[in-house]
Amino acid sequence: MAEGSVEEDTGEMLGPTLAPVIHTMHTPVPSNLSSKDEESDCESSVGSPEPASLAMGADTGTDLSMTTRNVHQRLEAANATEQTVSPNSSATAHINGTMAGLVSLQNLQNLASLQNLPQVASLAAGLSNMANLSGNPVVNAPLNLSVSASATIPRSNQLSNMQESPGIMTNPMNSQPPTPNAMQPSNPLLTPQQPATMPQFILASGHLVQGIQGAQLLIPTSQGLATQTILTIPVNHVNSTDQMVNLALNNGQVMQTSLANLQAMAQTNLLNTSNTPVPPTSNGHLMNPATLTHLLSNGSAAQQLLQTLPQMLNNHHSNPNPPPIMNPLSQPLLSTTPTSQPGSQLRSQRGPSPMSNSPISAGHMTAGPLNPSQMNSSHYADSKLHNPSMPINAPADLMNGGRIASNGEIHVATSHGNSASIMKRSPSSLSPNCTDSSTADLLVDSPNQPTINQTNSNVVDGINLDEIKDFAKAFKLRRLSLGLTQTQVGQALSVTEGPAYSQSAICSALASQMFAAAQLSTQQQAMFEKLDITPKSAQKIKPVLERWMKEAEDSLSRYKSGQNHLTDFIGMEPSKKRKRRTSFTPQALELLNAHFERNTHPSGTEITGLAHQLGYEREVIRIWFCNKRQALKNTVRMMSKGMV
Amino acid sequence: MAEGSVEEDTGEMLGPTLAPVIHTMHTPVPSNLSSKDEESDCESSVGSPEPASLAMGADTGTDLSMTTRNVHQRLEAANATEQTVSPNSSATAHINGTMAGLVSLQNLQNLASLQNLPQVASLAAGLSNMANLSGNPVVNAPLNLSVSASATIPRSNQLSNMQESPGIMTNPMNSQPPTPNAMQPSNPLLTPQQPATMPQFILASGHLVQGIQGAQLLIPTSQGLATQTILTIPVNHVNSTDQMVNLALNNGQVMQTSLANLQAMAQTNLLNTSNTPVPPTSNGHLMNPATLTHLLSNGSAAQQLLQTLPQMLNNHHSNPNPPPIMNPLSQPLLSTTPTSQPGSQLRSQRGPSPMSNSPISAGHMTAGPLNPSQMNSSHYADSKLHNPSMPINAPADLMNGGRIASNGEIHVATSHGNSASIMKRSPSSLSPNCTDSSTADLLVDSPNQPTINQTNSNVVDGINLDEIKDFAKAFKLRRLSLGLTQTQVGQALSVTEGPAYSQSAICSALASQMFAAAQLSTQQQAMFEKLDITPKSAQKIKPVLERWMKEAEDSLSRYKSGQNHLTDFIGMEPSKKRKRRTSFTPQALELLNAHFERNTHPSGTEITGLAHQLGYEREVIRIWFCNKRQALKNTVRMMSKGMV
DNA sequence: AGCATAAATAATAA
DNA sequence: TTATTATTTATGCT
Repeated sequence: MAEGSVEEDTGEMLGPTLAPVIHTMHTPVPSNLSSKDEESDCESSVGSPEPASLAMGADTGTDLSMTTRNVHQRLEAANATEQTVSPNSSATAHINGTMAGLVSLQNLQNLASLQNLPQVASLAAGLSNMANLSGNPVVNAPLNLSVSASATIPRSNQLSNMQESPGIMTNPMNSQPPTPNAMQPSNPLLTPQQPATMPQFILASGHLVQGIQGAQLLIPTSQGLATQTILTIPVNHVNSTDQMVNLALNNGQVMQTSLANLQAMAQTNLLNTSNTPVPPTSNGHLMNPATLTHLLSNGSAAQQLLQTLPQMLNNHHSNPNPPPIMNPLSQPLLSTTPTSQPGSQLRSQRGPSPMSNSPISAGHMTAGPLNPSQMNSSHYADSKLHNPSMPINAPADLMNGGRIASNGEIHVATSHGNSASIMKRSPSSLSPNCTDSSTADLLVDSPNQPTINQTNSNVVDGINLDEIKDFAKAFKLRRLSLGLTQTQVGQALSVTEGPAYSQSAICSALASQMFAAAQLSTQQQAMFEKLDITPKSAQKIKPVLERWMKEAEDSLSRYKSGQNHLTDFIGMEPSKKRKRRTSFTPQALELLNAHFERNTHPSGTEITGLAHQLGYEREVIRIWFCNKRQALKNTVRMMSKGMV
Repeated sequence: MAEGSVEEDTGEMLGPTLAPVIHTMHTPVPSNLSSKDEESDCESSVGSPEPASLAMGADTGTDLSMTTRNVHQRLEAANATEQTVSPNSSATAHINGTMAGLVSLQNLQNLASLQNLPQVASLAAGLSNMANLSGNPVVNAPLNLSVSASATIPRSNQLSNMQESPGIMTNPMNSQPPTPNAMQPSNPLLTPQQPATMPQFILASGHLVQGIQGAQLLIPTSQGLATQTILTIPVNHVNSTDQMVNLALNNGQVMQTSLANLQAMAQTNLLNTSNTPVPPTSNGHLMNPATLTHLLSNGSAAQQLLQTLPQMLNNHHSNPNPPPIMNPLSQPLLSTTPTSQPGSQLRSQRGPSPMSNSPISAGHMTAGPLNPSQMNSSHYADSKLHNPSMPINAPADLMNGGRIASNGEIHVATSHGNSASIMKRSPSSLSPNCTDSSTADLLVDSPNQPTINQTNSNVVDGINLDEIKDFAKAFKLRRLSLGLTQTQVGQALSVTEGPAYSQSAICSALASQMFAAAQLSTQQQAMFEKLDITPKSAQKIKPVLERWMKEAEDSLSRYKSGQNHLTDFIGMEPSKKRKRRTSFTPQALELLNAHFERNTHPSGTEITGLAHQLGYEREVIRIWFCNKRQALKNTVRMMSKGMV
């Protein structure tokens, strides 16, 4: 992404300046939503709004589609200040988690697709609201998707997160008129502090927590391509323009309702589930990554997972160091930025040696991060992150620098010595206090800032590398456990945080670096120094990712605990799921094969031409060639090896 | 490739003139390699030359890659005169088939990748040598990639194909100093006769057989576009500059050795495999296409296939008409042109009706050669081709016209009545004597000669059509079995034979013709008449194609037998457009990462050094660093954000 | 029930 | 930032 570009600049610039604004946003009770309950979310609605800022990412634009995944965007902790964080947060988190779980995949996709569409953005916002709602007391009650058109029901504070009409951003807290551009691509950097961007609000939701998670609805927006955009629809009722949305049920059915209805529903749910403080224990926990992954991978596994999670979570609790682990999101917000350094150092100190131990293997690993074995090993990270015992939020703190010192995540990073041995680590290895480096003020850095050393010596001093490595690992594990794809995460982040988070970026940032770090071990510092990256930038990213991840996870867990399987409604599979397998006619295949023989790598123009000629979508044709090449390659490979 | 450019001109001009030269090349025992064993390649090198005429198609130039397909191109029977076809051919074919199968995909890819790197080319060459070696008696022995630097070992004649250092083209046979430009894009047409161009030598290898086939090396020549040219590298040892090449083992490891070593290895292998006449039955046979396809489709199936084939082959032998079937290539050369008519007519006579029966289906078939059903049906062709009963080689003969009448292959083409009903035909349907038309003298015809009728009435008189059709089918099947695309074949041929063999030429000549023929049935003549190809051209091309294919197959079989998976080495596609994505070996990555850790911004000198050391292009290395830095930056960025 | 392959994700070269 | 390559998943058919 354009790094510094707009986002960073604004972020940095605004950071301080905007802070006040943000405050405003947060503080106000949502006009539409009454922010009554708080507990679940303590995060209450974050006023995140500012569509523009939220839009950030602009759209990378591609959409994702697919599987079961939950993604929560939780950019920055930003301003928690005004809001009161309640202990209940755990419950909230719980709910959110659940919800998120349901929603995720599709949500992400939706988000991605939405990017370009303002409406989508709003939807996303709305969804996030719903998610937030889940955090409310009445959590346990299953959400009824049956829509009844109660536009707004401010039962709980959680409702504070409003769904905004596409064009309209309404932050319950924030009375400011929403900017229609929630999705704007141009606003890459949404610093939490920036008042205007939607993402921020969402972040703000940091404490809102439910934000995205609520029930995510997939709203297919067809944009350029035959894309289906999935949106998570926020519970809020909005001031808003009531829009019709399609809800994709997991059963494959699609419902259409207005946003208002959805919001109402969401609210209702919130009340049911959120109001009654869900036992924290059940909420915030993470499942064993391995398990999760497993479950997630299988569509049907979801159910099992949900049922299983609680236990798993409990078990995790019992794990050593549970309390220390903080919710990344909340933590940072709560307490603080500065603290991070110490933590980071801790890691870094450890990190180097472990890393160095298996540089080569690590390198190989990088190639195949997803290996089951690897995944499993990574769980430790997850467990750490989700430690239930942690106080969830510190809304007030969020308002500080505008950036939440994310934190929990730090855990992950922190806890492990060198993440290099992802597979190797055990949960017990977690470091109780993981105050990581992340503390640095997010807003502070500007793009292209000087060396890492400057900002945080620790970062440079190998510590960062380790952290990075650990973080990358943990992040990946968590991501996977949620069933999210890089693309989804990227899209989600782009929506909330701005366009900088592309699939590639995430991949390279996490995977590549991870490995690099592993390999570098001690020389890390040198690397960093040479790198263009400013420490601040690095610091900023991590918290964002962690926050986001945590939210997603919390949502999932909540959802689960709630037992309400919104799943059906929610996006688990949202709308589209997998594209229907195309069946090519013999004639079409004939032509395609002829082309393929002539040219295995047709140009875009050629592909388009073929698509048009044959009456298939361009993408279908493109993929056909991809697969054909792959098949040829495989064939050759086999031939060469085995035949005779 | 640049077609005409240097090569063509020379080619054509030289054609007649050079002929002697070529002979020379062929006849002489490879300086490096001793052309002792012959058996594997009875086909000896065919001298086919006249690139220009052959070229026909010019090059469409795109590449393809993909799946399982067998395509036999069997253009024209052209000249069988000089060469003696030995019955053994079947055995040879068998072997070839196997080898070919193994190599294809990867080969193609490798080639593609190699394009830019001279070294690669050399590797490819080395590989081809290796592959070639497999054809040798001691075939069964697994090839040891472990390189020992024996530069040249002329044990067997087969070795005649020298590996040439990238820049150097050395034909074993040909004492002439190799031209350094083996890879040169500009030398598209390398007529066999042309002394200077590598390709020609390679062709010359025709009788060398191993030449191209041995191991096919893809020599990526980047031309205008980011084209990768695939070259089959001849086994020969060369005068050559010894170059270092990286061998990618299937196990993922990469070896680096000099070409000389590779050659030596190849030779050794040849000796092992080739020297001891492998029982023809096991060697030359083809598997039932259906079976093959099946096996191929499944990666694991390969092994089974290998084991199964022998039996299959044997069974085929028992099939009716086994003996008659001749290797298309060798046949023409060997015995004769004229004879072809009868055979062809037989087929044609039958053919039409069968063809007409299912024109449409045939059409479909063409489109999806890979379809299992189709593949299955096609087996007849293979079985025919590989008739085990045939005497495998006529080493001595090879030296003759310089072209080996390869042999077994003819079977395929000839044996079947109309190949049109590929699916329908049963082995029994094979016609016993298939003397094809191919005999005509390759050198003779000039491009754009008038109708087929003119040159050879017989050719015209349906006979040729049948043959062509059969040949086309057989060739296609074989081509597909190797996983090669027409483009690839064209590129490979352009390198070895000169620029005349464009994908389109091949396509039109083979595939198109084939299909057309099938559909035309009776109207075949009309089709042919309409074709741009002159009978002579067709005749010329056919042998060339057969030779090439045989070599490729032999290489593959050898390779396979050797167990050495050259695959990795071989490249694949050409295309232009974007440069082909480079695939770094783990070793290379290790080294690169080590450097990166040390210095993220290596100097130009360092980059050059690394490139040289690793055998990649400098630019590739440079870019790697760019990407690596970017990845690191991204990582850091993300970390920073997400971190606590 | 298994296979062929379209669709989708992850990694990474260009 | 794009696009291509590798892998993986899972659908549609037989």
